Amino acid sequence: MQSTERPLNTHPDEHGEPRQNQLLSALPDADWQRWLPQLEWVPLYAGQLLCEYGKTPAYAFFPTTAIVSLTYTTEDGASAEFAVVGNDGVVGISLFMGGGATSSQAVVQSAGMAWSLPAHAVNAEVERAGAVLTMLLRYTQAMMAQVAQTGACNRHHSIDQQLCRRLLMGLDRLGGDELVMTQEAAAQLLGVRREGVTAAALKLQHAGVIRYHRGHIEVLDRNLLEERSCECYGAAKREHLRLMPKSAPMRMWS
Amino acid sequence: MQSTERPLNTHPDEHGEPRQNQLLSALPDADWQRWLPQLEWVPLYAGQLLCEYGKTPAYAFFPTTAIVSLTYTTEDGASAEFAVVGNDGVVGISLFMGGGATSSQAVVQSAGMAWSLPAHAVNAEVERAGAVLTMLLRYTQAMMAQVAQTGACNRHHSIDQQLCRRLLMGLDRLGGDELVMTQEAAAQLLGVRREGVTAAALKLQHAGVIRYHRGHIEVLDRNLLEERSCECYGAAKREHLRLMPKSAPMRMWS
DNA sequence: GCGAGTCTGTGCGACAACGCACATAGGCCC
DNA sequence: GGGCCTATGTGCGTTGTCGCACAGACTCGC
Repeated sequence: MQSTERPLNTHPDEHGEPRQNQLLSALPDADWQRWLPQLEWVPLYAGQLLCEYGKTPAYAFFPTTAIVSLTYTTEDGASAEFAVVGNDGVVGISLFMGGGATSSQAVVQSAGMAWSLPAHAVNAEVERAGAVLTMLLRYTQAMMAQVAQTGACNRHHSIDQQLCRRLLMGLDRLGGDELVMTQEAAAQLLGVRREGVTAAALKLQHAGVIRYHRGHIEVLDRNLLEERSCECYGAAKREHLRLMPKSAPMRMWS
Repeated sequence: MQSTERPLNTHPDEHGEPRQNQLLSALPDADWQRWLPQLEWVPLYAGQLLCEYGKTPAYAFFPTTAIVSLTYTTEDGASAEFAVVGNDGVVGISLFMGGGATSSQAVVQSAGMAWSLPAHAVNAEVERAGAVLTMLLRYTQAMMAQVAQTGACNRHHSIDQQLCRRLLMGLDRLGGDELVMTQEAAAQLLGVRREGVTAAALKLQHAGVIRYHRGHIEVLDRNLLEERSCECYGAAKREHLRLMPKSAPMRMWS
């Protein structure tokens, strides 16, 4: 697990994690100073439930190296992931939307680190109505686009295509060329059978695109992966970039 | 068409439409007074495009008797509806989320009337950060829940179930027991073949649940329809009620 | 190094939905 | 009333995914 390699440091200013969260790094200085005392640097473990169905989460999480899946589970236990949150976003938008609880779950999909912020601090930003709220709203719109698109993807694209899409989404949020995800886990996220993922993964492997081995996926040729993916990957990425431009001011790390 | 039966009156205070938009009716008086001069009472025609892919809409629409579909279209022309907006909501949430354009379309699915509000008026509410913003945020959360759920529904539920769900969602937003929707249109919304809808509709007809006739659907037994629908209908409705309680103050109509 | 648990690969019948072609039938207009 | 368009019903072969059963293969702990 990646997370256990790092010291558990809860003082945000005592270390210099290089790959930070994009939302946090885009914060204006004044807002950052206000948040600093309340931010905590926490490890997220694979499988950890950050937000349970029907409950109001106590914290928002800004992942840096962790990846979190937002999933919906039907009454008969079937599930589907409708959004992925990594260092590009935040888990807990329901906090500033006012409804508190959500009808979905947030599960840590890939272990790593994140910044946590107490719910009341998030709430306060709505009344402040400043740059932070603007940023959160924009992020929400990007997420809405992603969710809508994932829905259409579920309808129209094959398991093969969707697996490629999901692998790429994971890659983007991790950096590097290796993902930690069993076929069983991928099946849960896509809402399909494990055997279906096995078949799709084998095709990719035979084509020299990936190498799968007991929960570890090594991406050998990212370009091929993009070719075999459905349009949804590119479209979601473009929309995210449009709404959350990287030109935001980079934060200085003490 | 329902819309053509009504006079085209653009002065909101000169008529007394009984079935109003729930969001507008929940507006505090002060906000209502501020909006009043900018609101327009407009007819929406079936098929009308309220929000085109990639463009920033000029108005937000608060439907009263109209129903609007938010749909996503894939590169190869396949489409899927991911949310339905009637007198329970507003079309154009991207306006206050800051991104302007959306990656989806808003199409009038069932003709009727709506209030329109210029984009800049919506924008102004974000900076005001008052009750209106709170309301819009809550509505956004309800919509997010609906979109996520529709995605999972696409994955796991049969055409039969989804048709029932969609009919019920239409009924709720129209009142009465008749829907105007061809099987072709329903197929587009669900993202399936027209023949698939025909088959599903026939089952319902033989069971005495509905009567289908050239674009007109009469619901004979709503309870049966709910029984045959997937859980998604009820879940979305519950979530909407939780987030947008009806206990809001009713507006007085001059 | 042996057993238990986990992860991946495989085979096969079932079924839902698809793509296509075409038949019927209601409504509208000249 | 005849022609045209739109909406609905039907048949049939194909494909993608499912459900289940089970076999190998790797890993970890004792």
